[in-house]
Amino acid sequence: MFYVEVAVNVPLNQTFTYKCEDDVPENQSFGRRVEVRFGNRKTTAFVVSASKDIPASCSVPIEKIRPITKFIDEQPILTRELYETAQWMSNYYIASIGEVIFSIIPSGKRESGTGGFVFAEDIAFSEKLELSEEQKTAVNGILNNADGTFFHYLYGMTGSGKTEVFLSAAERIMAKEQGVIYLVPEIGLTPQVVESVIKRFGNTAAVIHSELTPSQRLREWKRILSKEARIVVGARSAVFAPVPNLGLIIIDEEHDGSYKSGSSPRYHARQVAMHRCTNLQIPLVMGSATPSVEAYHSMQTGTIKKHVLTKRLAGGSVPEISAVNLSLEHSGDESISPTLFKAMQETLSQKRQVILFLNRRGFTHFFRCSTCGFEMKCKNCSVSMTYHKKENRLRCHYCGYSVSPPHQCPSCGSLDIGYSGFGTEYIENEVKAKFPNASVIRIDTDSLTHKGELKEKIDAFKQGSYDIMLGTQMVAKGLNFPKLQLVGVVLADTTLHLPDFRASERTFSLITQVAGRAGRYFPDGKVIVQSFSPDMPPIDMAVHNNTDAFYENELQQRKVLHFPPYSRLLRLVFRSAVAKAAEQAALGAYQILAQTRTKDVDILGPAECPLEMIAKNYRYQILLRGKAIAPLQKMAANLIWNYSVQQNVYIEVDVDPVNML
DNA sequence: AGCACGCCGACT
DNA sequence: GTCGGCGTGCTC
Repeated sequence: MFYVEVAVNVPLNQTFTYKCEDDVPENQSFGRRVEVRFGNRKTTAFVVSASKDIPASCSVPIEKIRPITKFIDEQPILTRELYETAQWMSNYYIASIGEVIFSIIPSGKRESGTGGFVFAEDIAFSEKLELSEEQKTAVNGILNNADGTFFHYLYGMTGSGKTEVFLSAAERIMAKEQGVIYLVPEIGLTPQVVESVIKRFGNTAAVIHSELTPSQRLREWKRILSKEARIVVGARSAVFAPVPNLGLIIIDEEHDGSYKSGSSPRYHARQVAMHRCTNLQIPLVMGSATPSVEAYHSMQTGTIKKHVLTKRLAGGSVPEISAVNLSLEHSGDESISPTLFKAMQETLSQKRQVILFLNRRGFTHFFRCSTCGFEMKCKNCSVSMTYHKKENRLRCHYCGYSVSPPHQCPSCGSLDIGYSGFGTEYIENEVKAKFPNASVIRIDTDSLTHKGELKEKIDAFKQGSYDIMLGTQMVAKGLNFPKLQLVGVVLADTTLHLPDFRASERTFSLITQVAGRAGRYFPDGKVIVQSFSPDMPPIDMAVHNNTDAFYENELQQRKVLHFPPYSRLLRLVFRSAVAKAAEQAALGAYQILAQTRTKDVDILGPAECPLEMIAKNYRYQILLRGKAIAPLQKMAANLIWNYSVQQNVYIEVDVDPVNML
């Protein structure tokens, strides 16, 4: 008989002591899941330590220690290395150890027979491309850590051959019998990368999609543990892949916001990767044409070693990119300027394809009173509602609530009401009217009904079944369409006006990414960016490809305003269906924070969040800002683990927040 | 987070 | 007289 400490999926930052009376050896219990009676229910727990004696941390009398009901796994599914990472995450992101462990390990009870990835024997292995001198230098630089640098960045425009550098580096690591993790933003949208990894590494690859069921995930997890799969491709959560003898982590499109988790623990895959790589003393290589401002700054200070790819490889050229000033060219409620219209006509007459790209948020077709300025907002959330012509209803993009559009202003009674801004549906009608002979496909979250539809639509467009594609941000990632010639960004300045200090960065990276990709697969690609303020730095610099100038300018702004990377942030959100309760919880939290505040820490707020209500929840926030992150974490941890609020109030902790809305 | 215990209002 | 609201407290 021996005692074990187990982690349970509850928001309590502690482990619980149980006794094991099975004939399981004490040294073979770590990392295995067990079933335990916890309170009056039974639940799953992870064994995180075992010993003959009662652990000192156990504050309960011996007779209250219960036995483990049973072991679920024959073999451990949590490794020592990942447990250490989980402990680090628990401290860094201020989440309980149980929550962290349960969020990183697949929840499948038993593994399913059919895996997510099936290796087809008829598949042709890709030919290895001969690397350019620049690429060879980059591969060598990444793998040579003689100078003690483990963080690397492959910085170069789209089409400069980053993927091939990643694959070559991976291959060399695998040749040493080590494993690799290859992170991509959203697996469905980067089929090229997934395909090339599968072609190159065959069934030694594991692909973790978002569409895998929990049991399929568990199966992939075990394939990785058993070394059957040694290179793992996947989105954010793949950073936790339990690769034995891990030798390299790759983060493609490092700037992408999807690497930050939107729910607790709100981890950033880049941060987790940095931790694992430092621990294991192995290289981490990130890559993008538009690094996050933080990463760019780290390259300047030397924390991250920069490797530049300057040459566009065969088949790609810099697309012709130009801006249209809508203040001069805008007429009525039309969203397609004469310049864009003409370019579309030309492209279509050559039997080539067009993509019109729009931003969703704040740029949709919303109801507005021309007399008093009243805007129709969702009664559950605080966002403007979007008009959907097909169903003739106004719909909220956060919670899905809908109403039929009023005939007069609900506020002042005026009949002079209308819809301003242009959403995908609206543009679809305008395009159909202007190009009656062209076939149009629209891709946005609303128009997708079943799983896999996105891929089907993208494939259909690739095959040439459509002339024009209309889409939101989601189509910006995979623009490798051989017949594509023209990309139109319908209104570039919409993301710019969001109340978020990263608005400029996002706008810049969006335009640059779209432009870079457009020119990649066809030499005569053309990009037209429409904007009411084309002279604003992020738009102007993206259009003129002044990448470094943009970062210099942006860093200067951040420095003046004390925002990251010149400061660190920690955000606390207090939400409740009862406005007063949320506000009071925030005020109470402020009192505690003010008492525990250390010098060099600013407490901003409490204030309403920019989106003051989401899904019927009122939201207040407090921002902690300081030079270093540790003092902020200490204050927040003290608050989270000791401050009890009414049970209808929820506190969200976001360390290094990316989304400030 | 769950889940029970516990103490006050509207129903058979 | 009971069903059920959600405040408070605990989980080895």
